[in-house]
Amino acid sequence: MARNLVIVESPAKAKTIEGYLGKDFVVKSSFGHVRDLAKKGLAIDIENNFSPQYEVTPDKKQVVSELKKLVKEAETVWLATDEDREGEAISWHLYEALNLDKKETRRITFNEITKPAILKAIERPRDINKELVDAQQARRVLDRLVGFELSPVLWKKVKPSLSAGRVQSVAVRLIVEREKEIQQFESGSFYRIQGIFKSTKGDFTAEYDAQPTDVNNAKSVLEACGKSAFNVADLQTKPAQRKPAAPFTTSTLQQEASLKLGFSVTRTMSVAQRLYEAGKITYMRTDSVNLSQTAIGSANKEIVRVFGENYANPTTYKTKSAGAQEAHEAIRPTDFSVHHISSERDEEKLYELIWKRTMASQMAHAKLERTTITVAGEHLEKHFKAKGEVVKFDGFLKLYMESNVDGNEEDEKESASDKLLPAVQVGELLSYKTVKATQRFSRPPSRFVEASLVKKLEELGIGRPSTYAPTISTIQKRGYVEKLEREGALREYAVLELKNGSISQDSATETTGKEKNKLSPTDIGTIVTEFLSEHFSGIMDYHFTAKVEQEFDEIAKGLREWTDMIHTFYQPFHQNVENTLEHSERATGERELGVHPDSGKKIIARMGRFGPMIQIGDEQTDGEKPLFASLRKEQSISNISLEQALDLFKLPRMLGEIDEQAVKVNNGRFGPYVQVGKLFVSIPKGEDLMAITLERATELYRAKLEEEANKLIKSFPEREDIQVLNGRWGAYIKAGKNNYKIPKTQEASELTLEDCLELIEKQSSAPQKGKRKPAKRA
DNA sequence: CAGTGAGCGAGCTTCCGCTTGACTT
Repeated sequence: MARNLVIVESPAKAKTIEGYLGKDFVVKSSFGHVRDLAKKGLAIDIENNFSPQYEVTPDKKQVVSELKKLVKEAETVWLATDEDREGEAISWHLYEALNLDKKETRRITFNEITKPAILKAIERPRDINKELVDAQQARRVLDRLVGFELSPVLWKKVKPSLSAGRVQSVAVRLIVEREKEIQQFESGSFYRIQGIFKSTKGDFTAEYDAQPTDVNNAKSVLEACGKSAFNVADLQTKPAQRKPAAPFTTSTLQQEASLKLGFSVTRTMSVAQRLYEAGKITYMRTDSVNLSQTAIGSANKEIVRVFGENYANPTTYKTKSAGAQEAHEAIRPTDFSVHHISSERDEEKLYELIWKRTMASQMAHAKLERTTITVAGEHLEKHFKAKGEVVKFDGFLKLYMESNVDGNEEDEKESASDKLLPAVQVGELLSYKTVKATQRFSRPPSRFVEASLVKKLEELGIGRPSTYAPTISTIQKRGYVEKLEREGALREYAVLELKNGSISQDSATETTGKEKNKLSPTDIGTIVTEFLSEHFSGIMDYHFTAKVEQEFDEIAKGLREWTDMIHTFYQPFHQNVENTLEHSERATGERELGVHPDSGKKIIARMGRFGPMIQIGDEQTDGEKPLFASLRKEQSISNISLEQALDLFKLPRMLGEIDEQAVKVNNGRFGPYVQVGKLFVSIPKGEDLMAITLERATELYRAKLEEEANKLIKSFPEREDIQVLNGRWGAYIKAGKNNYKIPKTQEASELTLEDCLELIEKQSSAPQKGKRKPAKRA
């Protein structure tokens, strides 16, 4: 029988630690928090000094009862939860829930899972730090008060089932404000002038030191170039260094996995979880860039072994982000000699990323040589400059290059300057091959992707490693934010070229604004943000979390009572909730678009009971029933034009008949479509549905019919509802509205009606087993 | 692949942060 019971938070950790301790120790896990504020109601007794009502979380009942049993058998209980505010609270809740005896309980902490660290911790036990626990209670109670008082305000003033909170509401605000900046952005254009120059040692490209905004000015520069002789006015070569990035934290791992592997933050976390459980990496929810001495040692041994002595540079990193609690190490491989693992593709790729990043962090700086050639032309006001970069010693670059999550791909392309320049001499005469002036455009700020939103939240100290991914899911689930794909638009730009003494002018086109997986606010997200910002500016302040964190720190230091802090916050906050409930208008996001050209009635866009809509007229003012129309896919209250709004009332457009079937043009849930009888044909992107003629509709209809005919492999005259069709992933059976798979062993074209019925029978009776996919959104 | 846009009222929704499996769709 074990005399010592050690309780940690994570089961994988428990297994590792049990290996380090003798047979006198049994190590179990609490699976995180075991108690929380009661799920129903506020569970905070406001009248009674904010006394919290805790209960064992339903899914932890079993964990608690098992731990209770083990406690009875043990002489000493070691509470070894994480060394941070939440970890301290978990220990205290365990102490309470398990009815522990103070004399037989020890609190220990360690922030790396190594044998020496744990043995050392066992030698230095302490008591539960009640002040730190109180800081957590303040955090928990504040979040409940904010969430459970604000959300009901939204139910009354905006829409049922909405939610608000210290973290999520600010996350949505970031996206809403960014969208506003983009809408208000006015793009300007300028000319980038680049010359290709000939030297005795070879050609190189150099850029003119000014970017004229006017095409005539750009032209005069080219004209001056045409009349000029050129020479190398200056040549500078400077040594430079590049440093590796720090080891991964949760947030930087999410960013790099998003950029380099295209993973969503949820996918990154679940892959990392599997690597952690398999013992391949350390804990994946951390805000620390710190590596244990053992890890630094073995990383450097591996670097020396593989790359040689001069590539090693043991480095300790300091955490920069605000509010970091550093209960764990950085995310790193557990064994540096394992360069690759054999597993699922995702796991292999993420492991390799983690291995490279950690190794690189312990490698030598890269040594570079930056060269600038300055080219002077006799009739020019400014110089041309060519910048080149040569890697003299690659160092960590051998393994890893960090990406930039905020960056706009186009920017990166344009700023690339790792080219090699020819070895020219100062004073050397040059001639131009061509000089080009290309029209460029200033760009609006880019929309957030999941990973860049996480980065921003972390910078503001909002949210924790364990909540970044869930927060992003929540704001999408609530319908505040959606991931959109934008097609982009064609844009024309001017190109002037000087060649052989003459200047030509041409125009070219490029696609701009093409986007994928970018987060955009929905109408409801915008309305809720505006409502909350108007009435609860304190909580919507980007620095609100940082401010209350300071107060939590004071509580943790014993300088302040937690109930006192909550009281000070709650008084005005609650008053504000009451006032808002009583005095504020319903928020509908109403926006006046103008007046109807014929009737002179007011036209507004607003949120209705069933979603965003357009209303013409108002019963109150003009005594007649108003007209209504719902907004369609990809339209929103904030940016719909009067013209588009009026078009909605012209829908559906009846175009006439094809083969005696009515032809309708409309904009539906999946976008604009033509409907002929029962058949829907979507209108290709870029075509204006208001401009579709009967002829065009007929064309689209015929094409669709042909496509449908090509899909058909087989049909049965006796059962018209059953067809064998060719789909994107191969043949399948369509029966009524349902589709059924055809096993690979069967040839689709040879199926009889009986075969089909049998397959249908089999697949509809037996529940689908085998592949268990992670649950998708309902 | 729409149009709906009234009102009554029961009973429900909701927060953040710590951890993993379990539903049989």
